[in-house]
Amino acid sequence: MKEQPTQLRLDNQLCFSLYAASRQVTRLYQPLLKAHGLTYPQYIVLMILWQQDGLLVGEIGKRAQLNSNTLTPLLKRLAQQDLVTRVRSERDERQCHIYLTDAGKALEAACSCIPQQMLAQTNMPVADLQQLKALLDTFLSSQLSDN
Amino acid sequence: MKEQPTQLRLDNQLCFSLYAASRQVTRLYQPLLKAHGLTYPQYIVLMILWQQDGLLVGEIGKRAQLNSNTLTPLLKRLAQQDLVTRVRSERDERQCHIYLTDAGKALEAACSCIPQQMLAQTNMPVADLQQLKALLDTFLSSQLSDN
DNA sequence: CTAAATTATGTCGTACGCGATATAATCATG
DNA sequence: CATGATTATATCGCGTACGACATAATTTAG
Repeated sequence: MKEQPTQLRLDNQLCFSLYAASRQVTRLYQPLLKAHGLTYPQYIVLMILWQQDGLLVGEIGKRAQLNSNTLTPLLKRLAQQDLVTRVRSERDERQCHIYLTDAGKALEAACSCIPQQMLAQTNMPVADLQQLKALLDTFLSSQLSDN
Repeated sequence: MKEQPTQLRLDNQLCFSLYAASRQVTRLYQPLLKAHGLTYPQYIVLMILWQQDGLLVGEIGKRAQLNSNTLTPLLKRLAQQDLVTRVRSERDERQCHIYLTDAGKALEAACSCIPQQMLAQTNMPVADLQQLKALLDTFLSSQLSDN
């Protein structure tokens, strides 16, 4: 152990807590999602499509905050599992609509208990969880980014 | 758009905010760390070693919450960059101590301004950031996990 | 003492993330 | 109406994450 600038200590860093918490959540989801053959990012994309079907790849990307370099392979894997179909737009051949298949639609009901199951894995009061989410959303929109 | 259980809506999910915020932070770190040839997980490992040098792979793993399947290749890349050396323990040949090289030690000073630079990229009050970290740490320790 | 259990690290396979770049379609402008 | 700019998606490369398994060293029990 040594004297050291306080700010470089890992246990003082918000960013590390964020990084650790995010991975822990993904690990907690994993057994619940594996039962349906899904990963967490795949589940996110499906939640987006359950809310609005037939979106373009780019629209899904905006909502999930993922680009085509991540989404294209992910969507192909969902298509391989017959959960979605990829349909080129007729107006604009560059665009690609993503539609849920019947199996993809049916998965929504099967996944409806997952939020409850996740919630059951913490003993933190719901009010605190809501405040945490509110702070995270403020943090997300407080970034002074260039683009 | 359709009627839907509120809990399956992405914009209502703490877990997604966490996932998005974590990735955004990593993206914000990237240009700062790239200047030193580092990724964010590599920077985490170095911060751990700056605090205490010569740790075992497993000790680093406990602090970073990463296993050997992630750490071993990462440490090899740090060794390739001459930032750390890997030394087998003489008492127990299974163990592997990780020591900073002079270059690895020198990086600490070079990185000392990074926390400030990260902080400068948000306009969120410091008190809110502290509260966010406190809630995240509570969340992290509130998981009723099996292991 | 020795075989079985445990432990520390490493390897493998799959799926992200994301910067950089490619490709092809559409748009804009002269 | 041609051609350069823009846009949507895809591909490539590298570095994580992480479950499952491998390997080798140490410990534990009988």
